[in-house]
Amino acid sequence: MADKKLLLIDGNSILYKAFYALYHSIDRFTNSEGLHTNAIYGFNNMLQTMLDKVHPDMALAAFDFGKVTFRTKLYADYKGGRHKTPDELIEQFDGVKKLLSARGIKSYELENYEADDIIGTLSKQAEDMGYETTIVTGDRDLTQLCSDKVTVSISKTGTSNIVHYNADYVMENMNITPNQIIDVKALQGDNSDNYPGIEKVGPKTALKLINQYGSIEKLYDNIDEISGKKLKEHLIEGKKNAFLGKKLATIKRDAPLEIGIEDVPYLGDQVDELVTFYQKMNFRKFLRELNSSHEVDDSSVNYHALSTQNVDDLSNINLNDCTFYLEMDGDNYHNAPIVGFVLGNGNDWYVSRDIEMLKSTSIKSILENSKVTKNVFDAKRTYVGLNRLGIHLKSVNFDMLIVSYLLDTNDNSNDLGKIANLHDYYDVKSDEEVYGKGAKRSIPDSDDKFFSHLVKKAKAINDLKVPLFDKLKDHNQKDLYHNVELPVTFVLADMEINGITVNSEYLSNMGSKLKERISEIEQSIYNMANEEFNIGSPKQLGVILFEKMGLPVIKKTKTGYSTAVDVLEQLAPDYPIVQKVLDYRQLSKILSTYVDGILKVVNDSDNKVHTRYLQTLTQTGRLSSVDPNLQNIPVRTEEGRLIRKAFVPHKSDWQIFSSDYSQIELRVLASITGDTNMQEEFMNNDDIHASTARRIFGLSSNDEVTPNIRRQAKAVNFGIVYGISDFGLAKNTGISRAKAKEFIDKYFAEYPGVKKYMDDSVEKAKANGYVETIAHRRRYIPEINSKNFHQRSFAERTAINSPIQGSAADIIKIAMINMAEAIKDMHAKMLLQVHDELIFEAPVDEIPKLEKIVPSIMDSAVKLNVPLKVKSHYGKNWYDLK
DNA sequence: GGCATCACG
DNA sequence: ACGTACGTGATGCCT
Repeated sequence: MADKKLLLIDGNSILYKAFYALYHSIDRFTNSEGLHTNAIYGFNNMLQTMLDKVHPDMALAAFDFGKVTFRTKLYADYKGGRHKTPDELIEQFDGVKKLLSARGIKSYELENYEADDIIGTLSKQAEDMGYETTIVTGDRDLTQLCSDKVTVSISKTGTSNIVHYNADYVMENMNITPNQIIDVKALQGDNSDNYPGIEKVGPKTALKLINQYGSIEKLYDNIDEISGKKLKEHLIEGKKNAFLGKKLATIKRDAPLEIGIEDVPYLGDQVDELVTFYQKMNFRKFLRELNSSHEVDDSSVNYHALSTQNVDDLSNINLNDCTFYLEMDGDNYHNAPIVGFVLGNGNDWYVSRDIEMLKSTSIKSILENSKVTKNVFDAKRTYVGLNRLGIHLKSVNFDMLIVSYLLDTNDNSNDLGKIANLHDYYDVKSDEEVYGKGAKRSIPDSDDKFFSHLVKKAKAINDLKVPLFDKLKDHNQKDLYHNVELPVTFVLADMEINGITVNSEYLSNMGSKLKERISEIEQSIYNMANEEFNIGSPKQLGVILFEKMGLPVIKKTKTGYSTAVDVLEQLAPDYPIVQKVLDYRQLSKILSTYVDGILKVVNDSDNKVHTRYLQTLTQTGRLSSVDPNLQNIPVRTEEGRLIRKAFVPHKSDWQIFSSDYSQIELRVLASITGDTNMQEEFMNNDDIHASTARRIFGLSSNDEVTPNIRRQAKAVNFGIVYGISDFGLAKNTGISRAKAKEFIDKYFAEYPGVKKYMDDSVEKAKANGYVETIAHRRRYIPEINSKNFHQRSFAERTAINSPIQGSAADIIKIAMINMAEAIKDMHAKMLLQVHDELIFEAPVDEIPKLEKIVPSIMDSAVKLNVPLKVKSHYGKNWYDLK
């Protein structure tokens, strides 16, 4: 039989670690009574990790009793000079003991002793009794307790990074036995415990000496042998300190405990107690986990496995409003295998793996019936999936994914089970739990397991429909949902399905040419550096440039020298190799991301790419685009822009047509701030950046606005939208910080409405916890009240920027819905959306009509207090737009 | 899987 | 005094 297992927790140490690991978000961890909970939260994460790893039979958490211990009697300054424990942490000690109790683990402390000594004593007992012991702590000193039966797990940073020490590990890494760690520490002293050790002896010398002599006793027996004169003097002078250090560093293994191993069985979670505790602490994540791990009802649910025999039964049940869920094995619904589905009305659920069943008249007619409303999770995925089977989903009412996203953009998981949990619905697991993750993911062979999961998903959709719709109403978001997000999801689906044609041959040619040029540049870099290295590795490049070649270091990153563009551009004029590196970077980016990257995802059967627009991801309401990302195709440099020639209409004589909003975010700003000066400028169709330049530079209407000052004013306008700071503006434009501040002050004086809007936005966020767009899209900003300057500043900028960026996103989504309707009888197709731009393909003879209707639909999508302006271009591909 | 870099609005 | 522009995705390196 395997040895029994004991888990010993260094309570104080772990709580400290957890407190500082989550210190950055301390303000997000408070319960309803206003007590901080970050350390308890982190502690519980750590505890869970250890429980999962160890599966103990016995467990104990040891705590320090107080400041006075036998060590302070030996040495009054022991642990002197430490900072006072923060109040925010002190208030969490009681809580963590309650947590431990609820998790079935006893806490223990002993007068005159530290937690270490309790752990030392129990681990000794355990060793004698043949237990396998794991000690979890943040304090390296405990490694002295290692043996082949005792592992010491030390948490490094955060609450998840843990290193496990055993006797072998210590021997391998330090070439000493765990016991000798005490002697090393006695020589080197301990700053945090505040005892000195030997002068001028640090970790290296201490380790060397103990390696050589085995212990401080033997060292002093042979003190005459010491070669270094100074070292010898210091050792002799510090002899008393060394032996005192040894006493202090030695963890007791015979403390007079009132308890023994047999008294500390690990009882496991006391579920009721734990639920109450988590609720009190407001730990929603742990509540959810508890619910799924203790789920009693893991059994199957009632359902009908569909077959040709019972498919006609569907006509006997009431399906005026039904729930439908289509399962695929993979994220990319354009090609992922469709592996099952479930259809039902809340009482009866019909489920199957057989996709052919979907095409049967009884089911197809339901899905395509516009009088039968459907409730789904991710309508776009469902619509595209069914479209692949020739089924045209109609009349979706409730899309759980979108509604959940609108309620809180932070809840942007794409997993039904996880989202259901967020809304306090627990009777459904996440796909990861049922199917596994990564390479291990697989759809279960067991029908019952698979069908039960599908039915539980459908039930979750069904059961959450009313509560989520209610919340939507509370948020005043019904209009946003029914008239914007839900309709636009089908517009996006059609765009994705249509796809955009790619000239692969052109891309391949471009690729070969790029490869040649890149290898030429590579060679000349190697020549200049006099060696070959990986130019793509910032680390290796940094060594070559800043160490070997001695270039001045301008900026550093967390991990080493920065080699980012702005740094390299400063160096390029003086060092030819740097320009070569910049060229290399630019061309390899184009090659790997755009040439090879796009070619990889071109569909063989239609020579098109079918992106997926993620509708429930961004915090602002914008879309994002993946597989491939068609919203960041190069345009700013000519080299990169050539990529656009590869995007062509699907028929050779058609055209690409594009319309984009001019300065939509500034127009939104002018409208929602109500600033009359800015509004007037837009109303007069002025050049806004020039007008801003006149104002902040104090020019009269006759003075010429030079390109240079216009550029600076443009930067200020951008900055305003982002929630400007003088530092940020200075950094971005290269002007001095003082000058930047001057500009900003002048800007606010000239556009007082903008200043007022900014202050109001921050106030609103503070008062409500969120800010809103013109269509009531909401973004919660909890960090707005943070005590941390950085977090709070970031939150304030977010409060300013989100309504602007988000309102612009609202506007173009509305335009897209109207646009799809307007062109539905034309041949033209809407292909892409790039935040402020819509791209179409159309036969030449439809271009004049598009030129008329696209701008007019876009500029009338939403009525602002200023006009919206739209510019159009067209040509034979995405590059040649005129 | 985190980090640095760089592509877009 | 703090240490900063807002929103994204893909790639290659490296632990």
